Amino acid sequence: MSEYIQNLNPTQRDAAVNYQGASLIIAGAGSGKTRVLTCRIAYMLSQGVQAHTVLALTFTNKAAKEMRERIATLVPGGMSRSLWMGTFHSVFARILRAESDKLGYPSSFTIYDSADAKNLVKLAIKELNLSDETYKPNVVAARISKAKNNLVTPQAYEANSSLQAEDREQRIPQFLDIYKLYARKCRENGAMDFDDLLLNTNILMRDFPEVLTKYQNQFRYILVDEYQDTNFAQYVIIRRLGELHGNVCVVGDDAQSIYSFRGAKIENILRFQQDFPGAKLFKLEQNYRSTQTIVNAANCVIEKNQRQIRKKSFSAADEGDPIRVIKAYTDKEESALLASDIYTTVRTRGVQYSDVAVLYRTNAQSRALEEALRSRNIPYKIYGGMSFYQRKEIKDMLAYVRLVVNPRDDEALRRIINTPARGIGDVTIGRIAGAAAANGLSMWEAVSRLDPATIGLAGAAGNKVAQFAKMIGELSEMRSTTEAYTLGLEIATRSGLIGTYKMQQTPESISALENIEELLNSIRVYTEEQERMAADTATEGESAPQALVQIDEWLQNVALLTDMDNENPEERNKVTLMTVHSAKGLEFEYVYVAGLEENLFPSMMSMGTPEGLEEERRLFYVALTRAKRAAVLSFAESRFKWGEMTFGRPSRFLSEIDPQYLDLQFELGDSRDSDEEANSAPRYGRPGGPSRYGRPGTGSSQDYGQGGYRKRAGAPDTGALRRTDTPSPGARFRSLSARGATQGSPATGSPASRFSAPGTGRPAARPSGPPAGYPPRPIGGATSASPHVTGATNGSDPPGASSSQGSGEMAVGTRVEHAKFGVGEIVAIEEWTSDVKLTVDFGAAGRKVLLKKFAKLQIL
DNA sequence: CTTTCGTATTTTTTT
DNA sequence: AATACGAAAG
Ligand SMILES: Nc1ncnc2c1ncn2[C@@H]1O[C@H](COP(=O)(O)OP(=O)(O)OP(=O)(O)O)[C@@H](O)[C@H]1O
Repeated sequence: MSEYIQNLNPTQRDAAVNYQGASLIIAGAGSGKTRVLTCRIAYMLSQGVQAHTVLALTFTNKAAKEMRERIATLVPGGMSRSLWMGTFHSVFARILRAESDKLGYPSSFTIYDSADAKNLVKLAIKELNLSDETYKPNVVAARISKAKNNLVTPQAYEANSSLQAEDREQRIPQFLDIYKLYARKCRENGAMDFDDLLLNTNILMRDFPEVLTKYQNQFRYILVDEYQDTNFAQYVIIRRLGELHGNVCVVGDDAQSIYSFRGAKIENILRFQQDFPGAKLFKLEQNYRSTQTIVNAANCVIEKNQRQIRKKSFSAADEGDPIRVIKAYTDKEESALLASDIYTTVRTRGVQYSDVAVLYRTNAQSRALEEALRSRNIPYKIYGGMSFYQRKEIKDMLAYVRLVVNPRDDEALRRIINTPARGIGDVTIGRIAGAAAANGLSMWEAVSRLDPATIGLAGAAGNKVAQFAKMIGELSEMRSTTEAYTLGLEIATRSGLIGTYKMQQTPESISALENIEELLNSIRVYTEEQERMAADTATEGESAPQALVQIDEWLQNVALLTDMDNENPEERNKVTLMTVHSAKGLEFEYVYVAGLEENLFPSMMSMGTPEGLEEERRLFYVALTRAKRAAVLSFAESRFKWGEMTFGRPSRFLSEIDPQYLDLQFELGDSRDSDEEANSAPRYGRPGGPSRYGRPGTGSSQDYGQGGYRKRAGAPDTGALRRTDTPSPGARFRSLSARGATQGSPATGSPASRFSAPGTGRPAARPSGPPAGYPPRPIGGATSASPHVTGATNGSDPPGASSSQGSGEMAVGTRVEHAKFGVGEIVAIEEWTSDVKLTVDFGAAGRKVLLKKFAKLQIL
């Protein structure tokens, strides 16, 4: 028997080796669930199971990539390469592209992210002449998302009177109209949003039995990690694909279900044994990750939840250090204390920075931490928040590519027709949209095919539009003959994006330029990888025709990537900063959890309901159990929020840990608000409330979907928050900002398993297109090689607002402090049109060129 | 049509 | 604090 199987404990081994039939592996954190899944796949391959018949779904692309790499080391040859492995979204996006003609989509359909979706909702609301006060785009988008996650199409929605009654009750009676229009627009644009990927997969499998059969036969073995966080749409996909052979293995931990805000249902894992009768149940009880202290402390916390499957969980590792709790007066002090502590830990414990993570509840908390780390020259990397792909310049650039690839993508056109400013305003855009609608064309088709005069685009505006159309047209024609990177560079230049950013010479524009270069670089890396893989497979067979890697292919891969999926070589040995949500499934030697305050963690938004609070508790459980050797918890008594100082008290979760596991140098105050006693002893299980998880023993739950929700007052909506950042070469992903969907509305009720057929929109444009390159490769690490950037040079002087505040005292050698980069020394000064360009050496943060006007430097 | 300035609003969490 | 949006000036 292979070594990797030998290394498993008996239960784990059982779970790995018995790969026929259905299996449910349910176990606490760190018990080796993911490892079992990995070994199981490797074992299957070693027993002769064909890799391409295995479908393994993970929670993130990164997890998939790591699992694939691990398997590659366990089995011979390139077998692991043919595994179908990825997130639900990326795997089914690939399948949808292959089958797109059946649903009337082009195979190169665009994938809209949440921001694109929100814009489209906004547009739909506007076109229906509804007020965006009543119909808040965020709320509407969240409700649409919820409907889709429950497989409720607009048609099904229309047939469902209780949903519509809910809308009326919430004073959004015309919600359905928006939903319909939104869906129509997506279809006309040849685009799917995240939720459509799952919804349309379901429609495909429901309406095309032969397609369903094909995939049922192809995927003889299905494995799902983190099953407790699947939503209804994902659940139905698994049930359908697995019902023929029942070789379905799911892995999860109900105590780690933390994504209910996007429709995840713990019930999915609880009813697995009913869905797949005879499923073998494996319970893993030993935690191999953490010290006894951490495991025991985490158990204390999770015990407080009423609704759960009770599980044993013990650690045979050392007792380990007690969990330290750090108190600070302000968020700034908290960050400073953590930064010093990290520094000391790394120094004295002989560990790497990369063994350390700081976790927090909200992205907004990262800022203070960043500043503290930076000023101490502690290297860090930050995930989530405003990721690379959400930055304006990147989204603009991607919109150009999207339009070139998919001429029906009106959303992309609207985004960039006047970016950079070319004198095409709202009025003109409105006329184009009108003409497009009147002729049943997309907006780009309208501007490129219709006579400008007939649609009222005479004069200056008409010329500008014609010029724009010509540019896109030419780029579009180059597509089939031009290699992806070259075309990307061409797009970046001819669109004028590079030129305008070059012209501006502000820190922001420099940063934007770097990001665009980085994006172009990722095209190159992707291209090279594809070519290498093509060459690999070609050596076995005959000479492969040197296929041109088109930009289409890259675009399709990029749409579902997040910053976590990029392994940048420069990002090694850095402290990790991320939200607790993003940390699920990861592990670190030392974990710091910051901001353990009432109303922050647990979040204010979630405390209204027992369910919400229990989810926060699970989230805290996840946070604690990321730590292998030690955890440190911190809170601040005051914190800036919306530019205002707010005061908080220590989180109730701190007092839920048995003090024997804590190293507490002070009295832990009461978490309760004086007038809030009732909240500290929430009553569970409302009268008639059907939703209660199976008690220990029964392991089942009757209900899912329906009921159990209470309306909450003041459902919040959210908006986007963005922070511009200054350039810092090498550090690809900058901070941040939070952005988010929200719930707000009560549940959409029954996840009707019958849902209606998609309406047919415009016929598919171009049913060509290769299946997306697979396995999906994340874009590679950026080297410092800067793509040569052509474009307008800054001959002309930018209209300079006058500058120079507090002139004088700066000279070469002056020590200054920057809000982000910390302390540095000026090494060069240069006149720059109306301002002064400073080169400052910030030590670890690097050497930066800053404009005095913007840099807000403090002279020390 | 663009830029600029003032005001209102925002923060959970993410594929 | 930072952003997005709308109004008014250029
Ligand atoms: N039998 C074993 N022997 C030694 N180490 C093990 C064993 N099983 C698991 N581990 C280690 O325990 C750690 C946790 O494993 P893994 O990530 O698979 O757990 P998990 O159950 O998926 O955790 P989580 O639910 O928190 O994501 C890993 O570092 C893994 O290498």
